[in-house]
Amino acid sequence: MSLRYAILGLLARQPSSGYELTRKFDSSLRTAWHAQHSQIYPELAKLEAEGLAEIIKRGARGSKTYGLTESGHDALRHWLVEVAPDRSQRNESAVRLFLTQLMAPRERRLAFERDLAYVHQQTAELRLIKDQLAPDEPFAPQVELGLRTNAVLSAWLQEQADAATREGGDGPQ
Amino acid sequence: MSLRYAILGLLARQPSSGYELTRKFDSSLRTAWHAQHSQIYPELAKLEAEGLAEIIKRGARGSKTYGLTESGHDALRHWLVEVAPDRSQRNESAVRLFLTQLMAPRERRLAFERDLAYVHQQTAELRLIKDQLAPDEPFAPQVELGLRTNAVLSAWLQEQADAATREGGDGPQ
DNA sequence: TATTGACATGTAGAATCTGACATGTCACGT
DNA sequence: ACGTGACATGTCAGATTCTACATGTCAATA
Repeated sequence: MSLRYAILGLLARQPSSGYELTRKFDSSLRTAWHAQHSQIYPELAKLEAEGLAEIIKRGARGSKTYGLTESGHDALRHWLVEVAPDRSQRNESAVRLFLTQLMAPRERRLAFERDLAYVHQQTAELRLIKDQLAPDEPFAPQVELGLRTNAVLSAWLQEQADAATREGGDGPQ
Repeated sequence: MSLRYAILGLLARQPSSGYELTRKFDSSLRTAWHAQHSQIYPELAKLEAEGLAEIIKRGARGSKTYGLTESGHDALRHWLVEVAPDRSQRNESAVRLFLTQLMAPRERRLAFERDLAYVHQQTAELRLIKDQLAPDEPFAPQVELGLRTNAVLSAWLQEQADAATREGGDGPQ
């Protein structure tokens, strides 16, 4: 049921259309939850049918902006406060890190470097977001957490890439 | 297809029964991928039918220990080296962190403290694993990464809990 | 010897998610 | 006037995953 509450949460922060939600799942929420538009539109329809969300504006090109109803806010608050978190995760990159030792040193080094490039790019995006943050932005701590986590990951990946090089996956490129 | 490769990877590290795999998904792999036994047994049967895994031992209580075949190793190596990683994640706890600002300071503080307790417990488990690690254990760096990530998370959660307390979620308990 | 709990494997139906298909609007540049 | 690309919403078949049901073994202990 996380998709439902992720959507309710985004709508609580800012009324949005399905299209806008899709982009948010792809940007700000990308490290937390993944969803395609083909999942988002039906869920919005269900949320509306159940009285948790409502269309508050119809714009150009048939766009529909949804906001939370009273009971939508209640449902979200209840989930956040009363429901025990599900700690299980699905993270393919983590599975790969777990299995890297099964690769030969050379392939391992390339895998670490590929991840390193990804983390660097993510870090750059986060820095951009951080610099553009309004001073009162309540979202600032989350950006900071992302940056700190990326710093740790980046250092670790670099160490592992170096170790793989020493082990025989040597040479530039 | 990550489940398939997670299983192939675990079997490459160590031939196992479905029951043992289930426990590994619940312990060492818990921060990377989640799967129930009801998913694992059918997948093992498929793997065997496709010639990627084979039963290498039948033990007590009808247990079947699977190992990888030649083509199982090939399939895993191909996936690790050639297939582009899927970076999308599903992590309910991260969704909750993203939405904590929607809670009142008091509830927010409690949520942070609940997470803090969980991270502390995870850290204790990792430390235990680290202390029991054989000196040549190739899995040591992954344990180290877990510890470093947990340290960052722990510090951040403590800061946020303190901030929530200052904002009005005060008082012990 | 009866019970309990960990060990061990499986299936079925429902819910969730993916990838592809389908349709149409609107602004901008050529 | 035409094409292109971003905007915008939807559906559907097939794959993946979850919850619950179902069955049986074996060791320890009361």
